[in-house]
Amino acid sequence: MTIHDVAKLAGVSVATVSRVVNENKRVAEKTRTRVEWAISELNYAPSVLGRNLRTSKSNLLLVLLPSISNPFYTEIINGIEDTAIARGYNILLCETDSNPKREAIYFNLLRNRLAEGIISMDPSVNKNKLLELAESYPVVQCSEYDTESPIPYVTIDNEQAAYDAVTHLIESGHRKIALINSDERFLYARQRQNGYEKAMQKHGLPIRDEWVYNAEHLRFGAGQKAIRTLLQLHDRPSAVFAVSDVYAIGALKEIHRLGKKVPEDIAIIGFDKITFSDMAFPTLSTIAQPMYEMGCISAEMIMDEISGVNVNSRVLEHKLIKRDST
Amino acid sequence: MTIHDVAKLAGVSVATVSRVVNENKRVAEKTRTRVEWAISELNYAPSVLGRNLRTSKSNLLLVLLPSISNPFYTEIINGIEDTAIARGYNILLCETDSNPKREAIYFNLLRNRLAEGIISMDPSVNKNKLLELAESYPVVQCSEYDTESPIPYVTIDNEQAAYDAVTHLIESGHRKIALINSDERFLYARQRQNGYEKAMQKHGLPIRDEWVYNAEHLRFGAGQKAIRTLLQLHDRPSAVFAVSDVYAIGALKEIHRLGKKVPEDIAIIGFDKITFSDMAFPTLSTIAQPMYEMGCISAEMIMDEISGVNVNSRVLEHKLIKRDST
DNA sequence: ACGATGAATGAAAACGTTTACAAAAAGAAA
DNA sequence: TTTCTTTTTGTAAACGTTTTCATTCATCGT
Repeated sequence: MTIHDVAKLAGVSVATVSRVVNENKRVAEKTRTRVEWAISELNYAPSVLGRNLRTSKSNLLLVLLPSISNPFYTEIINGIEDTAIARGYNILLCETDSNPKREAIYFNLLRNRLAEGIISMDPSVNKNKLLELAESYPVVQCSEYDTESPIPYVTIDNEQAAYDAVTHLIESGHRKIALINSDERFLYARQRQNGYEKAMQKHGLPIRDEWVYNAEHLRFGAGQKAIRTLLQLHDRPSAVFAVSDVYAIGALKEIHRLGKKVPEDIAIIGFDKITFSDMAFPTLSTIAQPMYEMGCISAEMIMDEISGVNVNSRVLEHKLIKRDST
Repeated sequence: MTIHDVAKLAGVSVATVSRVVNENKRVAEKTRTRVEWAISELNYAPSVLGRNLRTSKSNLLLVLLPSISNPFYTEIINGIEDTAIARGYNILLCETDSNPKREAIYFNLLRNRLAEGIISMDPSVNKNKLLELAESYPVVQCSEYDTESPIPYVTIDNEQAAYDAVTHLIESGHRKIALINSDERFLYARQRQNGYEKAMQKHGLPIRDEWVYNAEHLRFGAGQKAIRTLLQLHDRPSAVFAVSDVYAIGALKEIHRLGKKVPEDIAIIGFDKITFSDMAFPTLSTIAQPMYEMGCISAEMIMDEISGVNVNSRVLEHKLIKRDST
């Protein structure tokens, strides 16, 4: 089952077999067919290990993400995968759970040359470690990025997108608008909060601390808890901007459970346009991110980087989707 | 950055460095510290490639799944990943899109010894190819399996589960019950249809061909389309059993859009208990599969197989979850 | 002081490829 | 035929590890 067995059976040298396998021109038709016969006879497939060791090419890409459960990431992954496969690469999906120990394992996979590059979507990744890694290996950031590092990224204009979302609420007549945000160590969280604040200020509306809620994890339950807190306030908001559809959908459900109506009693707008946002009741207004495209572009970028081509960061377009929840 | 560099810097042989790295007892304290110093000095990490070539161990598991977008799979993956990591393995997530060409690529990854085993969740996988692969390499099937092959699997009793779901509808007073099924080349689809038919027969209820709808893909839209078709029937069903929460949620949405009420006008029960099912309106009754556990067990099984331990197939418990849609 | 014992270390082979270089074979031109 | 090209093939080194076996070096009992 090694190249030697094939060579012996075909009565040629290993070099010739290797040439046949790698479709080198320099091999006579007659020998080629005999080798090909031997290969299929023995059901031989070259060892990636041996090959990689020699060529240091694994055709593997690392994709780092905090959690596979968030539909936002799955769409991006689809884009990455399609693009990578088209260029002969496969992806190694790595869920970090925002756990630095796991991150370290995956980083080593790159340093060990098991993979040729990393696409990082993990916001909580150790900035310095990533930067250090990027000095020696191809790294691309997707969605989440480090403002002052030179690592290329692909993202949207989070601040503007949040501004647009909140402006939409204001234009629908709302003046008391709450924010359900995620952890502020995420860059997107800070950027979207900025957008929220700018929109409010621009229209002369007050920002009240109690209207800004920070959720602890990215699950529906966090959205439910958030809205319960907000609805208990003495001075209740009439609309909510949630930085993730997941929060928004949780909120939607909870409001309904409490016997209130969306958008009459309280309006909600989310962020991401995950597929489920259209299945919620009522359908969720949201900011669409071009997730599939983000995946495609980051895959292109990392593969370009690997092959030595220079790449530039990209900021893609978002889009306001007006549906029934506002 | 190779073991040789470390050896030179530490003034020892490569063998000694290897021993230190692999935590072999047989190395004097003094040398050990010097080697460790050299390692951190050079920021050395052993090459997986070189190591694997020598030991033919990659500590990588292949996970084959048709689509990453289905939340059903993501939960299983969580289980696999946690278990694998705990035993020092990493997983290579492979989305096949039910494309035989992609499957072939991933199978080769195994034959190439890049991965040590496969957990296949892909129902449409080429049975013969998989069987052939299983003769030489560790393979485990999760959720979907081949009835007559000897490849071990972990699953639930789909027929019984479907039987339970339909019986629940019958006991709620329904007599005209439709089935939204997926493609019949999936084993689970056939098994659940059997369960549906058995339950109907058991209670002396008629099974009408037009009440059995086969969806073409596993997205919300397919559920919406299905229910539209069913509602247009002359003799309309009063309840629907969908073999996937995804269909059920699509149906729920569409019924609501058409101005009808669940469960008054039509009751719905799904399958899987994906996290969304609790966010739908109304909340979806469903059959809970122990997805996380299925993932854990299949990971244990494949790692056992790899280390030569004999494994047995497992059939896990399901559970009927009664919520507002029935 | 002297083997005998056991612990620590090193030299070198092996894993399965690719590829530079050398060698051989085949054709072409004389 | 002979010589020169060109094409095809083979040999062997290299990639970065692990591990067997041999060797060196302490330690200890006598």
